[in-house]
Amino acid sequence: MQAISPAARHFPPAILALHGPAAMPRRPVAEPGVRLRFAKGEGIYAEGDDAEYFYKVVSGTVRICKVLHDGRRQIEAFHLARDIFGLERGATHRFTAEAVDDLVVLAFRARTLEDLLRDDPDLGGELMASVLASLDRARDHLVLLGRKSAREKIATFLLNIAERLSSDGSFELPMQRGDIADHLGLTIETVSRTLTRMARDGLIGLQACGRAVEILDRDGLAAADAD
Amino acid sequence: MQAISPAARHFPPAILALHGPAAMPRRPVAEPGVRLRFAKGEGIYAEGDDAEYFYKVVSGTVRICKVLHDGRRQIEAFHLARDIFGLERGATHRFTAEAVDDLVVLAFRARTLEDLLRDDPDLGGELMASVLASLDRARDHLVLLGRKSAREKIATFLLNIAERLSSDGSFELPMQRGDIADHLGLTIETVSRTLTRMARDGLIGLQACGRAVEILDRDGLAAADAD
DNA sequence: CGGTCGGTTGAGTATGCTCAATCCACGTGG
DNA sequence: CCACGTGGATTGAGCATACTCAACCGACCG
Repeated sequence: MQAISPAARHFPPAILALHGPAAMPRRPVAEPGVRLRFAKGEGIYAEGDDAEYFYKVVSGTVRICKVLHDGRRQIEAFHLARDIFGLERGATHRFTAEAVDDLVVLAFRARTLEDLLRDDPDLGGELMASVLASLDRARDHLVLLGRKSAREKIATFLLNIAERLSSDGSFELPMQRGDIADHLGLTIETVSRTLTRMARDGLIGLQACGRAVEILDRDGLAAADAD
Repeated sequence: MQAISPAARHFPPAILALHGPAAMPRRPVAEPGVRLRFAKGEGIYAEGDDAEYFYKVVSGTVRICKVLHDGRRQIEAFHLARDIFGLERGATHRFTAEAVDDLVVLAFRARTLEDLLRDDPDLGGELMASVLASLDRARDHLVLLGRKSAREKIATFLLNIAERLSSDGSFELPMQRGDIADHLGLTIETVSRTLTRMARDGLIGLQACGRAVEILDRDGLAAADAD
């Protein structure tokens, strides 16, 4: 149990015990992976940790983020059910992963990429597809961060989340305003103002606490988006 | 010669001829790939084109970009010598690739990822590493776009470029101000002002035409950067 | 020599940020 | 049951960073 130190304070004892090598499967996907449970706010791994494992979300939401020296934070991505995260090029994690709400994941031993690909070409294909999917998302998000207005950012975000976790246009936001702000390169206040204005404009419905969102005018939202 | 249409106007006839299937190698890296030459400003592929080939830069610079309906542009990345680009998850390119300056690349037939990985595990490893490298860059760039000030963005950019194409701290910027602006989520004017101010502050040296840059105070630049 | 392209510089402005107050839901304890 | 405290969200007022619009400069080229 070495080198989990930077994040260790975030892990409950039961999880730390599971991170021992003996508890991990040798062949990642052929065997089911180890099921781990995290409470809201707990860390899965921290920047600088050894990248011994990668993960697949069973249920719940993960945020992948980096914090600058002065506290500014950027959330690179949110991962929802079935997403794979935590696979790294180097030996350590370059970002931090935390549970946004109650979370269940499967953990797989990463070993070296070469080993992974050689042992299981199918797994290689799945991992490659998942990494390319992450890259596609990151690229789209670059466009959003670099060139979209606050209103366009929120419109894109809502349509994206709706697509990922709702069949109709109604869903519960798993994350709070600060998380949305740090994902979109905005402040909490701007996120709040923009959402309430969209509600006033009849684009969306907002429930009491602000977490439940209903898309009332999909075309209007798509028009408020840029591309 | 189907489906290169959207970008066809950018390609000189010689290149279009080379894009015919007969001219392409069947095994991407074992065989050397087809050498292609592009003049400054020419397109390698456009958003929506079939992703038949991926590429490795021999010399020169490529920009990967997307343009919104109203003309706003985001440059996702610059690729320099030895970088691999153009590998996609789906069947089509989701961004546009253009030559920033005179460019030489090797083109490889992409086929399906599964085929690639099965035929040549070593290649699979190389591609996976390259995709993960792209992802790492994209992630760092997300942090820059979402949370850094103009000065921090320029500082990060200069240090990054210096590391990639100069052993000492002296190099020639391959791209013009507009490209830098669209890469960093700024305007031309802000890029120009920030660079001249950095020169006044003694952090960098700027030559006449503004392309030649010399890093005079690496620590100062690193301090101007955020993380 | 005029024209174009890329870059720089200046003046004024707008978008989104900062700081601050308020609100609301919820949980806890008297 | 109600008072209180807390965390998250909303709203308002003022401000700053980076944008817009515009002029100007210098190099290059036909």
